[in-house]
Amino acid sequence: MSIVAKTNPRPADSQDQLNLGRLSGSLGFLLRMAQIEIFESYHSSLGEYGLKPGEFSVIWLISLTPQVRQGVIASNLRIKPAHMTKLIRGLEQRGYVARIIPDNDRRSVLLDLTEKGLEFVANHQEDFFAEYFYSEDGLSHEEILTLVTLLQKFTGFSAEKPQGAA
Amino acid sequence: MSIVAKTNPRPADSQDQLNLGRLSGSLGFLLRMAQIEIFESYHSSLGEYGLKPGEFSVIWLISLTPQVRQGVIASNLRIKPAHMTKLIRGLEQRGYVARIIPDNDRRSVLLDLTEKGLEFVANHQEDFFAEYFYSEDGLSHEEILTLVTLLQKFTGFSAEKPQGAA
DNA sequence: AGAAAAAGATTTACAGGGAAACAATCTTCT
DNA sequence: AGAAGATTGTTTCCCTGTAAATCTTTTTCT
Repeated sequence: MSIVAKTNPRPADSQDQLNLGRLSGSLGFLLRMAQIEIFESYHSSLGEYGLKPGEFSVIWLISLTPQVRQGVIASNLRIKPAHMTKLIRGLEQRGYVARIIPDNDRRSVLLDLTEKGLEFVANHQEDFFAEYFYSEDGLSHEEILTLVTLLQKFTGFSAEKPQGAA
Repeated sequence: MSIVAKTNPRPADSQDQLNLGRLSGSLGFLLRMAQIEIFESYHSSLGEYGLKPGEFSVIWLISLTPQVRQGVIASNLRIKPAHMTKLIRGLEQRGYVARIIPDNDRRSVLLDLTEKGLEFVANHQEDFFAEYFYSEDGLSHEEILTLVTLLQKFTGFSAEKPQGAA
């Protein structure tokens, strides 16, 4: 608090930045802040495409594994089944994915990309992944790689092709 | 689940783990997965206290800076004003915080902890921060420190006491 | 085969959080 | 002093995501 006007008890520059104490070293808190940051930068540059990060992740996985079961995608992306139903329905209504009920097991739903879905992935994957990689927040490319590696280890997502169950 | 019946076309151990391709190197995706991870471990051990992470962060800040204005906390924690109103009301109704309308500026709302709030912070801060710090997910303590440091840099929250505006 | 249990997805009912409009108060300018 | 504009919170409405219950289909057990 440098200069304080006599009528204004709170100059808006002095108290605006609080001391967070130990909170600023809290992993959970920092993860949340980082996600907000990414989310904002995502929206400012990719919102126009009309697909949210979770939705893009889903069609991305379908492009890698066509005819994949909806529940398998849900568990891999940690999307709850109820939410998955709505998300897929939205993608279907907008014409990105097709739902297939196999004779094999008529409880399940297999997913495929439509032409529009395939096109979208082909045209925009670079944008989506580029958006995820870069930030203007002062991290060097090397630091970002370290960050990604640590997060992979923390979350159990290795970059390697996953092995079957033990 | 090691034995697979011959009639089952999808052993649930084979296709359950998908190849995520480039997605597993995406910062935004990994941040989301990490947050889900933390969130779950938080709930399993601290849910009983009845305060969610955001709520604890708020009363933590009030304990560090009594009589702080509600909007200042909101901007520091990146909580949207609308949500802040609800959050504070909840804390007030449960008896953790007291709202004060200063004669000074009757638009604003200053926040203080009640006795119950002070007690809660005193009794449970170790649990909350411990929960945030440690993980059973295979990261060494040193790796967690690196992760925290990188996230601080990424989000702009340094551990240092913040300086006033430039 | 037929009953019981399990698996997969959906529906419903609700909490969390956000954008935009609104209300109240304060500041500034004439 | 009084009007115009800025600031601070709140309210309203909506959208995302979750939990719990339900429905359908498949598997298992006798």
